[in-house]
Amino acid sequence: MTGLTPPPPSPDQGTPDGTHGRTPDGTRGEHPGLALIPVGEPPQLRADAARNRTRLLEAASQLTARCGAANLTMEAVAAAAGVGKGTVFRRFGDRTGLLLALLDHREQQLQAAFISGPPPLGPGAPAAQRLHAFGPAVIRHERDHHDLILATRTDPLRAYSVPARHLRLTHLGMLLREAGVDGDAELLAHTLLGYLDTTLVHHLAVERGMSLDRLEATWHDLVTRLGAGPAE
Amino acid sequence: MTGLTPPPPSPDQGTPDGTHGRTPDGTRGEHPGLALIPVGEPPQLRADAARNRTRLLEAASQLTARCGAANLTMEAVAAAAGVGKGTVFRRFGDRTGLLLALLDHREQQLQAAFISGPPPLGPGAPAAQRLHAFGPAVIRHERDHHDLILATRTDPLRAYSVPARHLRLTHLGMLLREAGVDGDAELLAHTLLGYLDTTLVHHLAVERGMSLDRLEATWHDLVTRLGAGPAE
DNA sequence: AGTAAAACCGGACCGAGGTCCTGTTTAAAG
DNA sequence: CTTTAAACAGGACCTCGGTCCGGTTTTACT
Repeated sequence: MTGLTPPPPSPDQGTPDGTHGRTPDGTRGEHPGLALIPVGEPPQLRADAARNRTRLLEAASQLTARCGAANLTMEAVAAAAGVGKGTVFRRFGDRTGLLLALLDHREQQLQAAFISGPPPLGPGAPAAQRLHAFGPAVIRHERDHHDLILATRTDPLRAYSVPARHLRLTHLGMLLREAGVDGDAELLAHTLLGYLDTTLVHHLAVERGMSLDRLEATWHDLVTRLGAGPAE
Repeated sequence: MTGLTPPPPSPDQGTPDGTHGRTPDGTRGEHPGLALIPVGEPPQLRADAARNRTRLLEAASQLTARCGAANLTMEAVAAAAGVGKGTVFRRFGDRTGLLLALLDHREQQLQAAFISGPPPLGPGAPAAQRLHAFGPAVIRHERDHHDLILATRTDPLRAYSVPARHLRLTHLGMLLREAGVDGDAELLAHTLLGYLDTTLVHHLAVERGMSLDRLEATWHDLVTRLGAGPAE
């Protein structure tokens, strides 16, 4: 006996597959055995656990709305949800995990927009046009949720394993290839994503007062120079 | 009386002007009233304060070398330097400030290399060639000090006000303009700098095992597409 | 040099993130 | 329906970053 405890089964930091195949109450709604995307682990939550999960997210959402994400304390969330502190950590792993779960919920709209929404952001438009539309959409989204996203970035490396980023990355890579851009599509996608990073956008737009028009103009410039023609 | 204390006079987080006009013992060595660059405040340290500053940096350097920057505790630094905890915070503001001061010391080599070193990185070579040389130099530098840099990124926004970044940014902007690249030089410089960001490089090179060759190849590709011809 | 004010040193103290252990609830097997 | 084991809830506890205040040293002025 070592005294070491195995890590918590599967604290969720957003949806592991980035597809949100989950009903609003936190349980899976997909057909058994029909996972189109490799499902990491079944987050088959027990009834009360699922109930507390939503309570916690609800409480966290209200507290962040009132005091800002930066001032959110785990104890306050636990108290507001009427559960113990350990419960919060068991469910979400750590503070960042809780914040990521909150973010994940709000990312659904954006993801739906560029995966299955109307053109030019969604499918139906040529890849070049979708690329051009992607930047402004993400910039505005990041700007709306900057406090939550920034609070998430305490662990700088975690940002890269977040499913939402993976989704954006593969999406951008696909569009680049589809638009006939030659070169290392994956690294070019990383570059474009870097330009859209919340910390950069916040620094330029909020702290330095740069206009969104200017930021978006350079996005179009970048996409054009990378080989996807200008949006006509 | 409010009970509020004014913030500490001027905790240093690296050199405020990014030029390192400082003698090894921590005092300014420049001529009085001859500041070429707007000097924020005179960090005229008292004798014992300067002595303790170097002791602290020395202790911190040894501790990070032994246990890694992530495991560096302020109390351990204070104890190793033989001073009180409050002294550390008075001098460096917070943990990030201390780490930045450590980093700042190590950045001098890189800065000297691209500001006044030999071509193609330093002056003397055409701007396009200097641009191409800049990426690999920074990537290797970041890779060598990734643990220290990553430990610095606890406050995501702070990275943008660090003098070293400012220096790189203006340097890149200057080279872009000099190379005849049209477009928003400042934002393009931000884009290029984003590609060289430590977190990205670390994620790709260390976590995902990507080769430096591949990273550098795409750097050259980026610089070329931005308008500076390929390095001949 | 003597004196007064400002700056500094040092550690006690606080808050919050994260861990661990104990008693209890839940789901599955018989 | 009973039993049994796993998973969970809850709070006490620890560590560490950051603050605050009393005692002391350094500097500036006369």
